[in-house]
Amino acid sequence: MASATSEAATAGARVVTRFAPSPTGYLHIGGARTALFNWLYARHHGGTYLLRIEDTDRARSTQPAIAAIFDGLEWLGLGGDEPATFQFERSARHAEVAHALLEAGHAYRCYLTSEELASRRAAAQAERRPFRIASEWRDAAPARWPSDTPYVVRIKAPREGETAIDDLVQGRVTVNNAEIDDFVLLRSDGTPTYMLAVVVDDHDMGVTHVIRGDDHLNNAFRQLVVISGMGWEQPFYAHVPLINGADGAKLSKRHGATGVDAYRDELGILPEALFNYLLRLGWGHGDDEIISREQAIEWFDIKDVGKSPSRFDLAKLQNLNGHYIREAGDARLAALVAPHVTGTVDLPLLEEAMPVLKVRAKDLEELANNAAFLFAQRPLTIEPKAAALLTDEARVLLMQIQQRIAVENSWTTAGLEASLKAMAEELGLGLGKLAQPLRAALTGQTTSPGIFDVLVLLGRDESLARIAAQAGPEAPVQQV
RNA sequence: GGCCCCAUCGUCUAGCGGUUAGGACGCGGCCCUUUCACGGCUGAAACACGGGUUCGAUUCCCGUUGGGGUCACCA
Repeated sequence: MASATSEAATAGARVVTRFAPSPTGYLHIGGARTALFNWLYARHHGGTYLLRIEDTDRARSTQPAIAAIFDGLEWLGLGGDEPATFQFERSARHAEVAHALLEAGHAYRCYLTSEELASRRAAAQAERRPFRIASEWRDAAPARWPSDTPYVVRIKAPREGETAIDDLVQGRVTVNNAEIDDFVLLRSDGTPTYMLAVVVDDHDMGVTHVIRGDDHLNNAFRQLVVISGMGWEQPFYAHVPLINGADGAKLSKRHGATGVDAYRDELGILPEALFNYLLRLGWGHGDDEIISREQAIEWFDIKDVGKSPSRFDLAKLQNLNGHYIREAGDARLAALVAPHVTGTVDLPLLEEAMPVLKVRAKDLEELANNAAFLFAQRPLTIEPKAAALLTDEARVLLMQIQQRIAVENSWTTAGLEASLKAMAEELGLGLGKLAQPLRAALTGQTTSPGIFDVLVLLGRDESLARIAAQAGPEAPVQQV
């Protein structure tokens, strides 16, 4: 019997977890978290974390989806400890188990057609009565089984009593056996269904802890019928609540990105940020928010996973992302940001600018936009708000600045700052009066890194050229 | 609809019978400051409701309401 605590569950025993996605699309955000929890649990207990691709549905499984899933897992650092198992390749073994069940009398051939079943279901629906498969073939003697008619193999589920699961997350969950139907093990074409394959594979792979989405909780009771029919040991179950959209409804395309690849490619999210965010969604450790991989491994326990579904909050992910961007190395960030920048990118320059750029962005896209001024070609396009700053008065000031810094012999932030501050003082103006028009002329925008940093990054020649283009009362304004 | 699960600020959460109900995101204010950020300080913001149990319920039990999941020859 399963124990309610993971401590007891793993006392002295080896831990094997697995992440088993069906390759019908990209790696879903919920799937990523399931993978994360499996990975963490295995790591925490020094166990093994396996991957299995549930591709028994030949029509819906695709190669691109398989690639996308591996890609997403790899990106998050959640690749399996061993090469992945492909479920479809194991169909012979699944069928073998189904036949063993058949021989033991725990399963039966059912000759009911799907059409027949559909009409019975419809009838039950019409009478507003719960439908339960009651196949007349359940108790038919094998001798009566036709040999020339297609059939499916169904499990013979118990009809009396009840079954309880001591779920590591949900606690003890009890269900009436009458609720469990005689589900299909082998389709009429002889191929195994998911419900059979998952049990056989988990057993054969030695999986000790099944950590998966809450949507499988009901399936656990079905799967237990197969397990007991085979006399196998049952694994520990941990059904993790699902992640919903911001409105509480099931996460879907309507809520924006649902595949992790989109968070990487379109939203400019760093893997460590998504890792941290997903970890904290449905799980907590006191007041800790920023948690490293190593710390997560040490702290993670399945018993601390909450029981209620949580909502996905992009703002919080972006906040975390901003934190990790600030922590990331400049060379790495420059390489990641470069593809997002329009125009010809000077990678060394981008890296050089990174320290002052990365404190101002919450995603790679924003970072790229903020870096764009570095690579802009003259004449610069001036944003309306920046153009408004370039008044006649400001243009005169720009001319004075140009003359002053043209002879500046220390082209450093310190030298430039001393020089411009002195100038502002001489003119009896605040530094802002000089800095804002200068910023507009240099970047075409009203916001940017510190103005002295901009000057240094751009270099003397480029800076002077950009200033000259806007200096003087008669200089033409390059409107957008 | 049947069955299963869930319920603390808008969101993620801490709490595990006695707390000024804590933190984080977001939002407002202040500070820092050449802009924007970062950072610091600070404010508003929650125990869904109704019954019990108890000297005492956010915490335990029951119900209501609300939300989620699931009812395939999909996984």
